[in-house]
Order: sequence, then C-alpha cells, then structure tokens
Amino acid sequence: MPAQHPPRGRRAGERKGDLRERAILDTCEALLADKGHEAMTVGDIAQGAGITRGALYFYFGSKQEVVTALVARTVQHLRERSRATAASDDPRQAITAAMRRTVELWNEHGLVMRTAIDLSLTVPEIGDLWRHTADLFITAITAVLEKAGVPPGTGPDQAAAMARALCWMIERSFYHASQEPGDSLQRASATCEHIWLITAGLTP
Amino acid sequence: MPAQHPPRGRRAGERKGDLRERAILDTCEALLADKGHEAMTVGDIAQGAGITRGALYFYFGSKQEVVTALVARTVQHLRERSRATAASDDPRQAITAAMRRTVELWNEHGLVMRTAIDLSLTVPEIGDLWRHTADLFITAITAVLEKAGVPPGTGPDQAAAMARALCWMIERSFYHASQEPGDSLQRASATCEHIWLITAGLTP
DNA sequence: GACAAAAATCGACATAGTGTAGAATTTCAT
DNA sequence: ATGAAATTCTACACTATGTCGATTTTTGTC
Repeated sequence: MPAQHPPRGRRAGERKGDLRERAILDTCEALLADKGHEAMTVGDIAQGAGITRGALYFYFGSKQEVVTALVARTVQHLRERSRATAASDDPRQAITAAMRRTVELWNEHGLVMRTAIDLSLTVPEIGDLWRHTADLFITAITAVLEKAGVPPGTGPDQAAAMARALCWMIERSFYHASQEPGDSLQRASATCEHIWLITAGLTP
Repeated sequence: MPAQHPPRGRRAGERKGDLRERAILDTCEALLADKGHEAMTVGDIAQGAGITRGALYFYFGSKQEVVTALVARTVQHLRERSRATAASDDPRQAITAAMRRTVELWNEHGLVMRTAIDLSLTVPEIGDLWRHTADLFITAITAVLEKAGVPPGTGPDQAAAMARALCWMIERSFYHASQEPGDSLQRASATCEHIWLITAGLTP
C-alpha cells in the first residue's frame, strides 16, 4: 500500500530516497533475471541504480536486505491479488479460478518467487515471508477441500494435511515449469488442477 | 562403487589421498549440518579434515566441487538403495513400499538431499544430478500409476504428467518435514501416500 | 532567498574469503 | 638408496563485503 494518504494538505511525500529505493529494487529484479542471485554483486545493483556502493548502503544494510525487500514487495502483490479474488461457492469453480490465478502470478512474478523459494533456507526473513504466504494458500485450499466434502482435521486423509501437500505440489510444479520455455506453466497447471480435483473427490 | 576390484594382485589401492578425500567429504557433511552451506568456508572444511586450505585445493578445485562430490556420493546411495528394492506387482503394495523407503532415505540423507535441492539452481552439476535422480523416481511412479489403471501418456490426466506432479509433491513435503523435529516425516509420508493412492484410483 | 538540519552521496579503508603458484616434504616402488 | 609421483604448505593476488567520516544536496523555515 504505497501512500496511505494520497496528497493530503501540504503533500508530505516522496523524498528523493523513495525513488532511489524503488530504482534499487527494480535494478535488483532485473539483475536477478540475467545474472542470478549469486553472480549479482552489490556494486552491480548500485551501478544499475545510478549510485555508488556507499550510497546504496544508506538505504539497505546488505545485499540480503535488498533482496528481502524485493521479495517483500512481490509478496505484497501476491496477497493483494489473492484478496481481490472472490471465492466461489462451487468447489469446482473455485479450483479452476485458483489455478488460473496461480498461472498469472507465476507468469508475472515467477522470477522473484523462485528466488524467494531458493533463499528461504539461507535468509530467515525470506523464509518467514514465504512460509506465511504459503500458509494463506494452504488455508484457502483447505477450505475448498472441506467444501467439497473432505473431512476436516489434520490426519493424513483429512483436509488440512492434504491441502499442505497439494500446496507443495503446486509450488514445486510451477517452480520448475516457470523455468522452462513455452506453455509449461499451462501444462503444469492442468496437471495440478486435475490432481486437486481428484483429491477433492470431484472426479467427474 | 568404491573399489571396482577389491585387493587384486599386489593391492594397488588406498592411496593416502583417498582417505583424505573421504575425510573432506565427511567434514563437509558435518559442517553442513551445523553451519549451513553459506557459512561453511573452505578453511573450515580443510581444518576439519586436518589439512590446510592449500592442501584441500589439491583434491578439489573449489568449495562447490566439494559439495558437488558430496551430493554425488549421496545420490549414489539413493540409487543403490532404490535398485535394491524389488518392485511389487500390486500397486497398493508398491506405493506403501516406496513411501517407506522414501522415509528411510530422508531420515538418513535428508541434510544432503536438502542442500542438493537448494543448490540445484546455482550449481549446474548438482542440478543435473538431482534432476536425473528425480527422473528415476518419476519413471517409477509412472509405472505404478499405469499398473493401477491410469492411462499412459503425457496429458494432464495421464500417468507421466501426474507422476511428475506427485514426485514434486513428495520431494517438497519431505523437504519441509525433514527440517522439523518429531514424527513430521511419518506424517508427511502418510499424507503423500494417501494422495498417491487416490490419484491412482485406489481409494478403498 | 538565506540558513541550518536532515537526507543523500561519495571515496577510502579494513576485513574476509577465494583461488593460484611454486617451493618443500612425504610416500613408495624399484 | 633413490627418483618420480603424491601430498602438503606458505605466500600472494584478487574480489566482494561492509564501515566511516567527510562532503554535497535537499528541504523546511523564517
């Protein structure tokens, strides 16, 4: 949520640093795309953003902080987008809608999502961000399963545990698919949707 | 396969370096456990193995090469173990057996498997190793699905694609479970087994 | 529009880890 | 015993990180 209050009174906004901060994150995302996280150096980011390393350290304490901020920004998008999707009452429709949305998200933010996943282990902050986001999805999947008649509870054959496994299946399938060219995402989506339907007992 | 030919003729074996090489990998595995891949330095490994950095570079060209060798060694175990498991003719039994074996593998080698997964993106060699191993599992799962009556082929509702998704589900579920204490692995296993059964159309 | 405080930027430094090179030592079959 | 191969070490060069204090720019206020 940028600008909690749009220009109110005498606009108290938009320090020059806000622009820079955004430029840094944008550059970071771009570099992530064509060099990868490892190869990307703090100097590269600073240069791309038009400042020196020294200046960058005024905004972020480390390379990891930059990447973490980028992940946070992206995760923010994911949540807004998810919240904006009305939940259908029919499980079948809900599943289809969810998968379509997932394809869109991975198409738009696949790169950052992938790095978030990769760094979840090494950067605790990112791990938390991603885990929390995953929990949102797991909760949503659980709800759909229960609406489809899967018994609630945390046993191996009950909604919560199954939703978790399905979530990881989707995450990993898209993680791999989004690295391949062509319509891999679509195919992965179709497969996951099919398994989700079967798992929910909605095999037609 | 250590020692293609056990002591034959005048034993041409066991250069001192072979011991060191093993010591290095063992140390690497130990350090991986309590410092993590990032924090672990080449100096640490050398020290743990009782030599200096310089000597270590005689055996391995870089830290990544050490880790890659460790992953290769572990993957070797996985394959041997998998090959040693007779495939049952009854899909239900095959699934149960496969999941039990998977729990064992993750219990023994979870740490290295996790780092292999984490480094798959950044270290191409490790990516190849892991991808190839995954393909073995996917092939096995595909066979079970087909034997259970799932139509062969690569469409979203056919065996190959579904096996792939199930493989990622299992990988990711165990990846997370093996980081938690207690019987998480068992629970993850039960859930995955249940979904696999349903997916194979074997819901009793 | 001048001016002081805050914001932003820079260049230089200290540190840590990597990988390389060549010299020195150990091992081992002859 | 001896010479080649195997092993080890020390010293060096390089790269990237993060910190510091000085300097410049922006910004709000009078």
